[in-house]
Amino acid sequence: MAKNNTDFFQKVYEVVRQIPYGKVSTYGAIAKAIGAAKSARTVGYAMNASHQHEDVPAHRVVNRNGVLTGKHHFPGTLVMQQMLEAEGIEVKNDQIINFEKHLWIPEVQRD
DNA sequence: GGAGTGACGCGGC
DNA sequence: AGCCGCGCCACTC
Repeated sequence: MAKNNTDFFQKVYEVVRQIPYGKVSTYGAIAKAIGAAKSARTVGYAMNASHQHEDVPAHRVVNRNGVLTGKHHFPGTLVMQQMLEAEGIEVKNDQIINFEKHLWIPEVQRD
């Protein structure tokens, strides 16, 4: 069945890695993409370990409200925001402007 | 091995 | 339309 928790993390990284430049995604969208719509919370948890991965743009992942909820976990408080702005995404008060316009929904990952 | 926690989401009030 | 509370899943103590 290959339903090991390790695979879950791997899937999360795969999806996040597919986020194109200048785009952002949500935990819920990623969770759904990997077939675990109810595990949005766990997706965020996986992002913690994503720090040991360099191909995982965790800064492009925000909550469904378009708020940089995970910015506190970055080495700098404004690092996440700066990275998004560098990609052409406007961020105001830890929230992405025109979030829907920058929102990118990943395709469902199937085994 | 039970209980708590967390980078979330949604329904109810 | 904003605030509160519950659910869900993986992980740690």
